[in-house]
Amino acid sequence: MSLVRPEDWVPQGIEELEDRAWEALRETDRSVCVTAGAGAGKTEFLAQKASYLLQTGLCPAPKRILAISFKRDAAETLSARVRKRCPEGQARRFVSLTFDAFAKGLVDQFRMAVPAQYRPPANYEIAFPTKDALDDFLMRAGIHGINAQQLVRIIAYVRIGDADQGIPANVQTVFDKYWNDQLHGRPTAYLTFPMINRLAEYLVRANRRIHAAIRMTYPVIFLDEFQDTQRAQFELLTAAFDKNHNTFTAVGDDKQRIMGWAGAMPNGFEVYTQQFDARPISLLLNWRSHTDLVAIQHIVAQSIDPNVEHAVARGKKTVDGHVCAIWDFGSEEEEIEGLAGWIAEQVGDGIPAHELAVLVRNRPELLEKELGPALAELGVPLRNVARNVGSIAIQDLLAEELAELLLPLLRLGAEKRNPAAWSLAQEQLRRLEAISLDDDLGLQRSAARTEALVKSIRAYITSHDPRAANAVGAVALLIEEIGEAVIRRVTPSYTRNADFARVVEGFELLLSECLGDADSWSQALDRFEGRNQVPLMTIHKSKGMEFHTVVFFGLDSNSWWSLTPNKMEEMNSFFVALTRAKQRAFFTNCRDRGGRINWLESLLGAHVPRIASKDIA
DNA sequence: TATGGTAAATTTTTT
DNA sequence: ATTTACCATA
Repeated sequence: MSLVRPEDWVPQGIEELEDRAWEALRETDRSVCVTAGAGAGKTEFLAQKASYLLQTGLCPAPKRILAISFKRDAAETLSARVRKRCPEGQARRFVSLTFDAFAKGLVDQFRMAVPAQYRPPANYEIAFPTKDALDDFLMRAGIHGINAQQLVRIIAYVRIGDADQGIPANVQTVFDKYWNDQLHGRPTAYLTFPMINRLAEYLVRANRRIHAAIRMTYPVIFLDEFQDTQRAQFELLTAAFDKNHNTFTAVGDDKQRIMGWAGAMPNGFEVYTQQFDARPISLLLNWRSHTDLVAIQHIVAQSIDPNVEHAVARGKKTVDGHVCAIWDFGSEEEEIEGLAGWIAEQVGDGIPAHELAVLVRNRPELLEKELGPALAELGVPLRNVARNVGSIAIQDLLAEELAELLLPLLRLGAEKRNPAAWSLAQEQLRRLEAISLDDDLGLQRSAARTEALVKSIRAYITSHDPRAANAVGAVALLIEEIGEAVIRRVTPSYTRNADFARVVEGFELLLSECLGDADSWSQALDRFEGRNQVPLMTIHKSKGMEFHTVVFFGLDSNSWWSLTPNKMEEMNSFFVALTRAKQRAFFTNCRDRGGRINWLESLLGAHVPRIASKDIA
């Protein structure tokens, strides 16, 4: 494979890279800590830097780039982006994993190097203990004086086999008792991800051979969303890598740090820059929002960080009238009716319902119960993306490998011509059979396979009306023809029967629901994917997403009791909600529900008018 | 069984 | 800030 000289390299598949991004991309001798505000194109920047390092040979074979994300979909998106930008042989050296997958990989590979007391058997399983399970353990072990929450902290923070950490004897005892219980208390050994993290940290810290191997394999490490890193995760990184052998490219935004309550470090940015002697670089462009919206976002950004630079808007404004406002309602009924009416009107004006998001701070199911029927009456479906179908949430189901495999095939079965679905289906089948792009024979075989599959499912769909009862049949047909064993072999998380069954059940349930009120299979698949439905979700879930218009429901002191000037994290939440919008962001306030948040309104000042409910249309 | 008082949870991911 | 869960008491 021929290499490009660094000075000749140009960005792949995009028009422009801002100057600051070029700086951060070309910095390869030293770590960088890139502040990428909302809409800055974080993922694209990382994909471009990966392409640069791989295509120029600055990261030469067989060395690899390790990219670490928090969520599976983020890791997958990044990996897909690099696959699109680089030849296959180079893209293979871009390893994009979640923190947990990275740690588990180390443990599975080097399990035998763990001291016997903490060594899991090869057939261990993953546990997600509930509070009840932890309480139960404390009771059985006769441990008093600490609660489940404290136990969780101990499991996450005590380092295995590190006398220097200075753990009090009683804490060490609790730690060891818990490990013993998890490993030997039942016929199967169970590990939690915090335990796997501790094992991985031990392996890279205490074993010179493993440490050297990992350090050499990955000279370059990318870290997505550094502001969400937890202490234990950071400890794993510092144990595995150091600034003499490895360069980090950490990307994130402290202003969007909303996971502190779940254990994210309060000062990730500082810790990174210091530990890895990283050069701080802030990206300036905002590709998502237009100038007027960015100006308002800047006011909030400044209140979070007084030194923040003003972002430069690259989004084009396509709407007239207010781009940001607080809507005043009297009663809660009025609020629901007013919001539903406004949304229906927007949909009538041609804005797709899935581009109009409703965000809440918490408990989306409460609003779903009220707003759902009101919208349904006006012919607009509302989708609470956190709603469970069976025992999986809709949004998680859509990100599952099974959904990515079955949906394009169902599309091809239901629609005459769909080149996009065809290439997705092909890609999925290539993945299943581990066929590489330069294996011509394999490619031919897999194309024939796809053809045959599409024929079967098309026959099923033409002979079965779009009715709820036919969902199970269609799913069963596809799984049967592709081969359940094959599907489960390539997706590690489908190894356990219960885990696979849960995804299949969720898929069948959602599909039958969508078929239930659809005129055609094609329309049902649109419903399945959320097309033309108003998405409803918490701010936390909306992180990383963008919509034409965002309506935040409940900007009042009742719904948002903790939004006070001193609670930075809540201000960050507000900022995240505000920055999801490409065109417009509105906030509802309701007199009967709770008081106004006066300090926030005076901060936003004249830029964000209050509008009485009767004037909203 | 009803009531009253107090503490805890609320926002989430992970093979 | 409000809801829910849990415990003690009548």
